[in-house]
Amino acid sequence: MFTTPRTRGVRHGVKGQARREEIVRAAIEVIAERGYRGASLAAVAEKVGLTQQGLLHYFPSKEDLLIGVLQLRDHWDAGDRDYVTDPATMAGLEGLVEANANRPAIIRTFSALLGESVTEEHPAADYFRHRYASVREAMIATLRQEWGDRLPSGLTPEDAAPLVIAIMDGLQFQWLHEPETFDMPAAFRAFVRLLDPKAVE
Amino acid sequence: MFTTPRTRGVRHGVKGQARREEIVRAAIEVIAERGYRGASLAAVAEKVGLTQQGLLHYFPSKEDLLIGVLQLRDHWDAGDRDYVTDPATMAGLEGLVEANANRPAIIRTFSALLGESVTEEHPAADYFRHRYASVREAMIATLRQEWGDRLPSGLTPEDAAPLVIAIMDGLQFQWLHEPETFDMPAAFRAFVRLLDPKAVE
DNA sequence: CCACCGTTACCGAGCGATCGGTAGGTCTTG
DNA sequence: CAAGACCTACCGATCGCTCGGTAACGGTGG
Repeated sequence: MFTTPRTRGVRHGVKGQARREEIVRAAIEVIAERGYRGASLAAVAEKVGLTQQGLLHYFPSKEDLLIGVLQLRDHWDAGDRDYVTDPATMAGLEGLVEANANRPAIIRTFSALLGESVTEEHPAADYFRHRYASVREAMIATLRQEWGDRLPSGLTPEDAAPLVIAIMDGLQFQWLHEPETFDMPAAFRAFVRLLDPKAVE
Repeated sequence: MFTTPRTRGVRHGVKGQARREEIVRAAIEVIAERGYRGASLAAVAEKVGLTQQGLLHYFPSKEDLLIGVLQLRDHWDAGDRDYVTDPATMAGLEGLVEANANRPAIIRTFSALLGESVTEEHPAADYFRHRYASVREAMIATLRQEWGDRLPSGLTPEDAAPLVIAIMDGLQFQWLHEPETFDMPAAFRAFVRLLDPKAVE
């Protein structure tokens, strides 16, 4: 799954690959708790029963570990979305938001990373810039497929796509701050109703 | 302006107050560059021509400095919004977003803080939770004043308020990642058009 | 089958830098 | 002359990372 399965000159076999993914999952958890800057390699290592130096064997630097985290997310995005109905439709998007509401750790991780990434020279800044570009593209296609060149409100898919993304990002922050009382899926459905008032039944 | 103008037992006079605000402004800049965790007291101190220990004279701990930053924002929110038309209307909100598009440093600071604040035990977590609560209240009042108990789309002000806030937060992240090409005010206006399609002229 | 050997998978020790914070001083100012 | 406004000196902790190992694993030739 990792495009370049080599670190520090050492190539990792299948077993090493599994270990790497285990480490990345631990890193995701630690970043959810402390953010990227606050996440120490030692804390990640401890979660998988390694010393910090042992971890460095798999990811030669902290930034490389972050890249691993980002790549794993890309991998998820690209492949297995069995847990959610096809997101390339509006109903699919609602399902995605609903699924997200059950994965607070991952959402927390990437919300924290998104926040950090606006600071200068953050190693994830490029990732999010490119991600926004590609996600907007995909969203435009989804909207066009759903409604054609004009949404019921009169907006073009190009106009609406950034709004859908902004809503999803923004709702996550409100939800993360009040996970028990804030109904993120319901709020998102309300937004979809905004996009197409006639769809109310 | 600061509710408790005493630190470490020392009370600060008017001159000290001015120095404190100067320090807070410097802190806002540094946080915009490195985030809260990445912001070092030494970096903030240097910006105002102090040593790190000299800064500690005004703010006895890093967290106290953060509180100062948060209080200054509250102070701004409460008072002088001469730079923007009354935000308690939809047109006012559009003006606010436009104004924000001209203050990248502050927006960057608070977007970074918002992101960090979703991590565990972050000192700004409570601030954002309470802020969301009060901002939502204010937004509900604004929406109700503008449209009454039902928006043109059929949504209640209670349903729509979190969406407006999410849009504002979410658009900021997209804008911060592409300040030159992403037209945040235009995107927000598109959203307002979503809220009231008839208002298109 | 087994001896050999390179690769993989780690760990102990430690380094230099930086961090937030303390203790205690000196100069200045009202 | 007290209090405010600093600074020097320092501390313990933590950070990412390097160096230099050792031990297990796995393919390969005899």
